[in-house]
Amino acid sequence: MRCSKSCRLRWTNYLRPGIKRGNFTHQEEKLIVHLQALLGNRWAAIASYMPERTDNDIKNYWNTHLKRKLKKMSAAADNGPDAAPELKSRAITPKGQWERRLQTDIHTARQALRDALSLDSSTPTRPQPPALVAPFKPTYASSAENIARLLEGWMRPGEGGGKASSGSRSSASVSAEGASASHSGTAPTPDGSTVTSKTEDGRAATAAPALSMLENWLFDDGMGHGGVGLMDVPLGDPSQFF
DNA sequence: AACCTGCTCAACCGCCACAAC
DNA sequence: CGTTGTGGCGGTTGAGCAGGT
Repeated sequence: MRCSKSCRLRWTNYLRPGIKRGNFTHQEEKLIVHLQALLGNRWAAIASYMPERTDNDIKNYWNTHLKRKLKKMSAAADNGPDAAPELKSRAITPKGQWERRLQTDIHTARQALRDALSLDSSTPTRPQPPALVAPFKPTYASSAENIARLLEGWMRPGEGGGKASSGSRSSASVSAEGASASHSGTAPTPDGSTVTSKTEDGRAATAAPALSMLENWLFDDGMGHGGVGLMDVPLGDPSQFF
């Protein structure tokens, strides 16, 4: 009564030895949020950084817990009595706007990463008009490696750290959606320094740091493992990755 | 005890890419 | 080069459960 597909699913998501089920740690939560921001809903790619977790598990956890948690946090940021001025300003903004802003922040982070990864390319560096730039499609191997570097020090020892998912086609490309959109890469850092990155016309763009509740949540003890946190890496300076 | 509601998570579905023919 | 089979993925569903009324 079972097809091969169904059996495979059962094996990979349930029977396979070495998988951990339930009880996501705070650390794992944050890693998922980070990776989701970087990779989008590419659960298989995200799961490749968490060998003990299945993509289905991570997807479920995102859909049932984290989505709601982030939503709650955004609501708290809107209404919190002792919210920071930045948050207070958000409180008077319609929720939809805040969500759009969050999306913009995520897009910005992705763009910065994309910029960083693009240095992998051996293609000529001659600048091209944005409209003529081919969609960015790095191989997963290269992107996984680079993302693993971003995650160095963030993950606990022994948690993998760049296990490339071999032969995973869907994982093979970090999405280039929105790659042609106008973009300026800025990202806040935990220490409050301003991150600068290039806009599409090559000019440097800067932005004052503004930590949201969500960002604070991501930054707090997640970086407390003595290593360099993901967000400690100035995304706007991709040259240091390589 | 019966009913309702919300949550969790394994399983299903449709789509896509690739290999074999 | 087109067709078919298969594997892998992300999105979605629904059965089962717990807690509340």
